[in-house]
Amino acid sequence: MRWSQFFVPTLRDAPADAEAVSHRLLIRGGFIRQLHSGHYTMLPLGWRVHEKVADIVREEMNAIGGQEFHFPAMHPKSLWEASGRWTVMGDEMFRLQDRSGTEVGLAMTHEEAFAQMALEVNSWRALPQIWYQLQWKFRDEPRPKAGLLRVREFVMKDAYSLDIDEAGLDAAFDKHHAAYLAIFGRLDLDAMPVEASSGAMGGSDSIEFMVESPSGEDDVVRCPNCDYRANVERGASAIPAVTDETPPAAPEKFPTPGIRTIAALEEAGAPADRQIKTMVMVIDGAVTLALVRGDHQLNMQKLQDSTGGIDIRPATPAETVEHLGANPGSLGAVGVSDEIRIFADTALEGRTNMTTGANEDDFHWRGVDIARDIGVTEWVDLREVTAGEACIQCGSALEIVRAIEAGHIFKLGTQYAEAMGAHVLDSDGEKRTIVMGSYGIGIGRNMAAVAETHHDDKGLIWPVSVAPFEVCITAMKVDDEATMTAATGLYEELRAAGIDVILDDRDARAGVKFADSELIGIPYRVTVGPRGLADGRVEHTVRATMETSDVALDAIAAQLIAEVTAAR
RNA sequence: CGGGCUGUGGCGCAGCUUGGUUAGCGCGUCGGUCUGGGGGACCGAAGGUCGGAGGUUCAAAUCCUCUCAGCCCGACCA
Repeated sequence: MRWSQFFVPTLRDAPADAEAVSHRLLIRGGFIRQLHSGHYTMLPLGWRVHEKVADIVREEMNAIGGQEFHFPAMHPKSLWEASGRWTVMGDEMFRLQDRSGTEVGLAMTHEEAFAQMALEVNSWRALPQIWYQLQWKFRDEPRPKAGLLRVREFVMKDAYSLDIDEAGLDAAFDKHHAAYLAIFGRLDLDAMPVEASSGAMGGSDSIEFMVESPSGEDDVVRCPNCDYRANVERGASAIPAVTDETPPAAPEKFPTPGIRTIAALEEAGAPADRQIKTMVMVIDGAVTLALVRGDHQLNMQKLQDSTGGIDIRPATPAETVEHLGANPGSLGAVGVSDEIRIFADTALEGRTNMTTGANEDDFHWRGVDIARDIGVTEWVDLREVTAGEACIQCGSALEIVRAIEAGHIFKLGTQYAEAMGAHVLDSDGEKRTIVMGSYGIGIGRNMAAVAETHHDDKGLIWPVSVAPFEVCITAMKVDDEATMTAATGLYEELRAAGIDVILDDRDARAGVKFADSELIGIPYRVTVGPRGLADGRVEHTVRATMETSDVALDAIAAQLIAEVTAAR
């Protein structure tokens, strides 16, 4: 490719509304442009990177025996009704009607479609299978952000494993785990596998692959001394036990005028770790209480996972007053109606002589023995881990880091196969439901994750594996015959050797050409100009280090071919 | 959906508080001359319904109302 004919609209300044590094650099470098919030155009440069990422994913999927499909993106309502997710997905799913009024949805993921295809697998002899596709996914995200990191339409590689039993699923899961590490290795992404929640997809043994980045949207609990890693929506920590004093025979109500917060109550003499924080939530329409220790934070995802709820939100002030009789600040779970379910965090288990709201404005209870005074429906893990708490494996102080979810694998079990009726006969002639796993990687998001972690103040620094071009030949003087003869000759030689090379033949000043090649992050640059050619030399620059060295013109091609090939 | 903010040539911004003739500046773009190894200089040029609609006024980028879009922070996900 000759730069003079290649469409690369680079910008000197990034748009003011782009904040994430990858967003700014991908826009500035002419890789992407926004068409609409959450919808990006891939320009030629961006699409080259995107497709290189996609090809790496393909190669690693094929390496574990994956077979590539291509499913439709538009699905009939009935398919999603069969699994119950037509309702579950709520506003997240784009829906429309065709001209005859038939309701259809744009697929957010393809469990149903693949499970339906599995109807045609009839014998145990056909199993196991690993099926995958690279397909556009549509999600009506409430809030697209950070360029390619969170968008409403994106290419995802989604894979599904089909097995006869759990042992088969475990093996498929492990294969994917290994394949994902191979993929991230080739993308030069330091992706850590972490325990996670499987969310709306359903399933178990959920593992997310997380890339540490300030532009990430997840918080990961990480132990600096052992291998414990978990998403905060799943992570646990060890906390010191609290010794309680013997409580009175019955809780005592006492006036607390004007006291509305844990902190205020603490000043009034009740340490936060001796308080019960009562959160009023509405889960699938039912008012529910979530209890955590006063100094602890409720994690909503944990509450959702442990209650099995789908739609979950804090109660409105009106709902709170209606069901508990008091306003936030004086709420508690002592003596509430049996109708209201109470989920209590395990850190509260066995605690006594606690202080909590009395469901009467300006009054609290003290001397509360949870086992005696509160009708806990279920003890569950609701507490969000905070930095510095002890690792449950080794006791070291945990850290919490921001991270991008680059991939996610989890075991679906028989849920979708059951819903679609995907069965096989085993070797004994018994009907068995196919056991499935689901494995996703967002291509554009990974491209952004690489950008997010591979840049300097000059611009991007693509790994050779996904660089839009592997080599940039910068011709210093386009009207100098010797320069152009040498540059073009090298260009043709590299092309013939299968190197992705771009020849910067623009009639522009040196500074412009250098700056552009650094901005778009081509790993190797060869500077060809009259100055060096005078004694048969060109300059070789490595983008990552900016190390520059003189190389003989007749040796440069071989050197580059060797370097690029080794780095691919 | 709740909270905060922003819409003025391709990009970055000023002008708006206190309405007033041809709406400015930098970068970029086009033509030209000189240049030519780190975003060069000079001359000339193109390019704007001031997000949209309505209103107030002799007069609106500027004031008022509504609306649309985008960004950031929270609840969701590859």
